Amino acid sequence: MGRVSDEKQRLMDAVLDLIWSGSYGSTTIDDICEKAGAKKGSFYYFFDSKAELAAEAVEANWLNHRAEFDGIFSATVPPLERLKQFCDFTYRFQREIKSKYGRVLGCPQASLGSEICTQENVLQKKIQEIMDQKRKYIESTIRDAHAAGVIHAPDPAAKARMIFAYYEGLLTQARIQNDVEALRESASGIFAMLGVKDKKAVAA
Amino acid sequence: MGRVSDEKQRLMDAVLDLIWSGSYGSTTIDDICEKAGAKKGSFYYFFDSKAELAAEAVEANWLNHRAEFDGIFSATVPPLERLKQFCDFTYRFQREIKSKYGRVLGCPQASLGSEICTQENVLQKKIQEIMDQKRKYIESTIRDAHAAGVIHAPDPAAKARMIFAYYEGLLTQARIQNDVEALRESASGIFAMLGVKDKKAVAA
DNA sequence: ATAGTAGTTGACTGTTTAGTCTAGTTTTCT
DNA sequence: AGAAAACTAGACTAAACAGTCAACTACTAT
Repeated sequence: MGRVSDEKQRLMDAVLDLIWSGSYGSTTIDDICEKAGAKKGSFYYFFDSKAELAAEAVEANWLNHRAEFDGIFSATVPPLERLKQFCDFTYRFQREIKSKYGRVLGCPQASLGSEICTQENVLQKKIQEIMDQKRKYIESTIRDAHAAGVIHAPDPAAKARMIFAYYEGLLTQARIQNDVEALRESASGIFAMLGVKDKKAVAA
Repeated sequence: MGRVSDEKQRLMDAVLDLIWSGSYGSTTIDDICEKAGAKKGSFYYFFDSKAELAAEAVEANWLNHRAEFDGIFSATVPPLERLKQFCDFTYRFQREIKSKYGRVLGCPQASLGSEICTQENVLQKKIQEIMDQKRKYIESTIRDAHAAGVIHAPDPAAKARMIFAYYEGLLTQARIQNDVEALRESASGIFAMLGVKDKKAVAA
């Protein structure tokens, strides 16, 4: 009972947008409220602090994106093609962001995580969890590829860490340089790390 | 003429330390002054803003570190061994940082760059310059390795971008997870990207 | 229809912050 | 020694900021 509203959701949308297009530190509670069209009182009705809002927002956002990942990494798709699709998706997504915001914004978890990891413990834990999950998509793909005999990867977890670091590193470079083209090379880099020879076969 | 002091240098040291162990946004001018043992008046005597101080500090710090890089990437060392040494150095360095600060802090340029790139234009330009220079060390090493016939890399610039993204990505992961061990795999990842087979030969 | 619950408002407080300004001090050069 | 340059001190202002509160409004379940 009682009235209902979408103000909580609007606050969560606003904080993500501001952090991603700027930074955590440059985002004030007043900014968030203004962007969400909410008043301070509402903010503190729903959340105790900026960190708590950010943690909830990051979590909710990830749950939304996970559906997309599940599609890309579907077990019905040949493993190496999953990786290719993942790279293509990332490129298209960042391109879209750039045309919308005028900037390449990279990976929200990585920029936020790197910024706050020494200061906001709860938020940092949440981000680490999400990144672990992201990495798992890659890990299971590699395991499948190894099982299918298309690559040699006796330690899928290690290979996944490697590829994930490369993938995130590319996104960070893309953000800093505001250049989406750096992302076009991602698939070929990943395949080089996996020791894939016949790259044309994957694209087909 | 007039008196001399090291307060400018102390301010530059302080700002780097605070940004690296925390973040740009969480570092206030008061914090910087306190850490440097300086007063506000001195700060504004030397610098116009936090961004300007940070830009000068980042630049000066890089000039210091460059000597170390020049040694590691000396043309007298076989190319693949340079890369190995580079990885080893990074691991040792981050280990030392962790024992000093209790945290892995990763790459100062990457975290700062990712945080401020949409907001502080001058600082962002400076960081991009430094990262370009870092990448050049790798690029020329790859060119040498290709010329020596130890790897096949007809496009050294592209390969360098790839390796640099991976290297920076690993450092970011290490910072977020506060885990230096992730960095132990860096050399093997780089060699995988370069298609090096006989990795034992490099280590020797 | 109404009572109770969920959500909203905006003015208010106190603190932190950036940035200024003037009067000082220390050094170097001649 | 004395002038001028280079630097330091710290009190001050104004703005930005986080966080509080009591009164108010809208909804919903019974």
